[in-house]
Amino acid sequence: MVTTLREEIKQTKPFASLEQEAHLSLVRTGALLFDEVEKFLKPYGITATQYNVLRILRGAEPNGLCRNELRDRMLTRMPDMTRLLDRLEDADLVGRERQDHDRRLVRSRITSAGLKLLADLDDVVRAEEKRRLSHLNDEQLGTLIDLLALVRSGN
Amino acid sequence: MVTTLREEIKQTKPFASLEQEAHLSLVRTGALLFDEVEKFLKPYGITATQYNVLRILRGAEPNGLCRNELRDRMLTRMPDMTRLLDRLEDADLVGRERQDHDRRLVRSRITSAGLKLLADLDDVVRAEEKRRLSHLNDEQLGTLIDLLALVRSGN
DNA sequence: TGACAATAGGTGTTATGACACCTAATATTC
DNA sequence: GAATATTAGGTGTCATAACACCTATTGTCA
Repeated sequence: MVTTLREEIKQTKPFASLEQEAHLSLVRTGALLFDEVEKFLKPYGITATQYNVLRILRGAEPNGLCRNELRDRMLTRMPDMTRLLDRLEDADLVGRERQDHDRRLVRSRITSAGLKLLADLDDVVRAEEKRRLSHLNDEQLGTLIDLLALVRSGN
Repeated sequence: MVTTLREEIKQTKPFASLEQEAHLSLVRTGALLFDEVEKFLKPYGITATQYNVLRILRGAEPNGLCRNELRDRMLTRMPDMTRLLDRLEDADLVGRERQDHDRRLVRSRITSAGLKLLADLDDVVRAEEKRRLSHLNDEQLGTLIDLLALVRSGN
């Protein structure tokens, strides 16, 4: 059953504007999906943010990326990339190596253990993503994707 | 200019499925808007989550709400409502009072200082919400709202 | 080439989020 | 009505996020 946001958050008054309703709906829906991913990944010992980093680094193989490049590709804002990478390094999922040609740069690369973890997760994550949105048809998904891009395009 | 998610996060490979693209777009867009609200509210000394609590409590006047009712109405998940309310109480924006008829319950109510803060924020927040989504017309906003409700309806 | 700005990364510290567990009050059941 | 379960709220503790600041390296330009 499709319920309105007002019902979900038991709000008694109508929204002030369509823009407000869209805004709050977006924040709620995004957070809901993010939480579900967190919950799904918990048994595997990584957070959704860490998973995001690992996927980016897998895509950047075999060169890896330095901290700021990585930060710019993150799905969500992550101001403290250094310690996020520290934790992934502690877990042996990421390796870091200072560059010779510019000694300010530290390149991060996913390790073989990191690749193995992602490989183990690939099928289940993909299935979960499809399952979670399986009640939308392709046209609806396409429309949603386009509208979200339009929302983000506004500065 | 409307850019695709792939361009934004500099992803080289195509998405595995429409569902994946929609999923990631949703998480990114929601987080982006949430961050913008945080940034907007910072000069006023409250976080987006605290602002959400205050608005809920204003809507619940003059009775207030107990912790769990409040938690159920939050836009985003908040497991540690107790200490969130502690902070709002320290800032004198919320008051708490144990109930006599059921001494397990503690009713939280927004204070006059809290109401004043919200009153100061109402116009600017509403304007900001409208401005942020002003590049979507009413039909697009309506479609977006409906699609987001549909997304959330899937368990 | 020396001064200064810019860039990359890291650290100290505080605030907040997350999770497990605890206590008090009330409801339920026999 | 005593034992037990349930509910509401709080606390201890740790992990993470946020923010300001620091250091090292490189680039720029008079």
